Amino acid sequence: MKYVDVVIDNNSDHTDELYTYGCDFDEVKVGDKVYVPFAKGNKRREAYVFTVREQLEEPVRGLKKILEIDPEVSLTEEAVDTCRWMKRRYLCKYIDGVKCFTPAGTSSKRGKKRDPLAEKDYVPDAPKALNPEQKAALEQICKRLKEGEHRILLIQGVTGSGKTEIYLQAIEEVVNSGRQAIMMVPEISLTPQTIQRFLSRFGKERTAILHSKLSLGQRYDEWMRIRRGEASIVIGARSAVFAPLENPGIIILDEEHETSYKSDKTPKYDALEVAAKRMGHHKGLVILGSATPSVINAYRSRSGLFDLIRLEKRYNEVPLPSVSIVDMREELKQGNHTMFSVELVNAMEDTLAKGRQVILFLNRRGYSTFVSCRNCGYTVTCPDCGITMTYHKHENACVCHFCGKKQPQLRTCPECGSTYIRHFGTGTEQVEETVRQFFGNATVARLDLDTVRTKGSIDKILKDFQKGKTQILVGTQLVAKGLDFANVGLVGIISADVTLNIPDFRSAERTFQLVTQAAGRAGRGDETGRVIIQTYSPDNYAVIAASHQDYEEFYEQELLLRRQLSYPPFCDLYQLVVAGENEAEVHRISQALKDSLRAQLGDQASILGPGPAPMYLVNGTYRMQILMKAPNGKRQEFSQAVVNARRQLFMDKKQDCLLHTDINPFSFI
DNA sequence: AGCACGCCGACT
DNA sequence: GTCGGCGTGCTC
Repeated sequence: MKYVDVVIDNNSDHTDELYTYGCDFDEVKVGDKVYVPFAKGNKRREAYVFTVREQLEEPVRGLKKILEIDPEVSLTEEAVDTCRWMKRRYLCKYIDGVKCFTPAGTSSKRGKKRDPLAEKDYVPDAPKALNPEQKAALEQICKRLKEGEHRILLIQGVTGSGKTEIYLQAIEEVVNSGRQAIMMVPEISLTPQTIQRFLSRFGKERTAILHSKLSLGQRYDEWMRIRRGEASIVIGARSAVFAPLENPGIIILDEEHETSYKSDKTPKYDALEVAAKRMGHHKGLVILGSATPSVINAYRSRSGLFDLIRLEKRYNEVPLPSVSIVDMREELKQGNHTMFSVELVNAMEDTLAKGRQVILFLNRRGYSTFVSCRNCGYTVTCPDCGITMTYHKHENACVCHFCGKKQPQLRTCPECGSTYIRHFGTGTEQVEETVRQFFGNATVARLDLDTVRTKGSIDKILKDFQKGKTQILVGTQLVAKGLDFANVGLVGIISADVTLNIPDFRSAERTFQLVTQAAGRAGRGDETGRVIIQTYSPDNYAVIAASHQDYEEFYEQELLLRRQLSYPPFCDLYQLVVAGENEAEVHRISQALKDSLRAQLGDQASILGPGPAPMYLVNGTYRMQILMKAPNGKRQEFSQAVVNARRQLFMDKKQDCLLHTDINPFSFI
């Protein structure tokens, strides 16, 4: 008889360990899905084999035996290894990792076909000729492939530099060598057009699609096609990183800077980290692509940890648009109290008169507002963390969402004494309304999450705009990421301050990325376009760099700040949230958590809080937050401290408080 | 998290 | 007598 250690499919912290069973099936192997009798009633439960042994080192009391091995579903050894790693890295349970690697659905009862590509038509196409830059990039990738070692490469290529063609040819290379490939795109880009492009090149037979919008049945069938080795190219969003391939040789993350690569629900994994872990095991490559890389990965590529490949040529060689920054403080002084500067209104009239189109961009992300002085541009920031504070109406106070500090709402500006200090909250809806007032004769459409949800698809709004039916398009980042619009003469950024004032250390990075992307929508046809950036912070480095469309200028300054304040990439940021229905208990436990961390990690650890979490009271649950910075190299020590504290405070007795842990969250709200 | 065991109150 | 309330403790 053999002995196996299994993970039980039971969603509890108390059963998150390996259980030893006897096994009469000689063919059992690591990764097998099995059925076991569990607990008092010996209820039949699903489990996954993590180790197989011939002997027991010491007797196990009450040893039971495996009932059956599932003939259909199994994990690869590498997947099991990655699950172990995920438990350590994301402080989740074994089973949380296993769930990522296994399909939720079941096999079809009547052998029905559930093919998500069934109705997809495509015209086969051949690899395109590469320009010298692209060719050099592909050669670099092929060179690394031949070396047969794990490596991460960042392709920093301006919009329109032909990154996708490089991906396609790199995948072809990998597949020809008998290995498999994963192509990841952000959720928002996973459109029929994107999928078609890959189908045209590789065909339906060897391509699989894997993302959360598929039905359970479709996902199961695609998963099986991949597991059986029928599909060797997997396209999908974040969750595709777990594709059950036997020997993947390349994982590509397009638009690497997009936030959708970080999971916001348990396990809170980062698709890049998982990809690197998997490729480390298989000695394969991870390719990152972006025009505006995240500062973290730009830093890694410049410090030699990653390869850096630059693509600077646009294939259509359209001249960059002319960009101007409008100081909205001056507008106010001139008596203009509207959201439109004189320059923007004039430019809009000009553009419309020439028969060209206008995009107005406003990223009204988040629901909380910020407080700033309309006279001098002063913004209320936390005296402890330097992060923008958020206005809380019911308390009439400013609260720091980072450390929890609170201060009463100001009546006058502490900088200039003006009483024009207000909280702001303009959204795209208000912009659309105002545009209709100002430009009654023009056709206006709005593209944001609300209009996409209620009025049908993005496609219709974008198509109407593409066909010229709409003259002015108002929108959030959805318009920044849209397709090429040949006839756009003007892009107006209503307020660059919206993203700049988000309480997050990445706000400057986001602002730079969004403004750069939005500006890139202008002048994509044969005529030069124009971009107007409105802001109360015209001196901000991210705004200025974006107006120059100069990544390096932004990156240099941002990295300096990150180093000074020791933010990522110089540390890992832990967000710990204690949640429960008993307010006093939540406060007590969160303080005890901090004390425990302090005791374990000593004075050199930077631990902020506990303070009220951004959503302090949500349907009866109180939430207190602690933020902790783990300097590079200290990740393991800090994670262990959290695990110890959790065991001590959250697992002992009947505990009605929960601890949520997110390492390097993409949002603190 | 389940699930069974167990030790007290209101029913046939 | 006995059905069932949910507190307590364990799961190879």
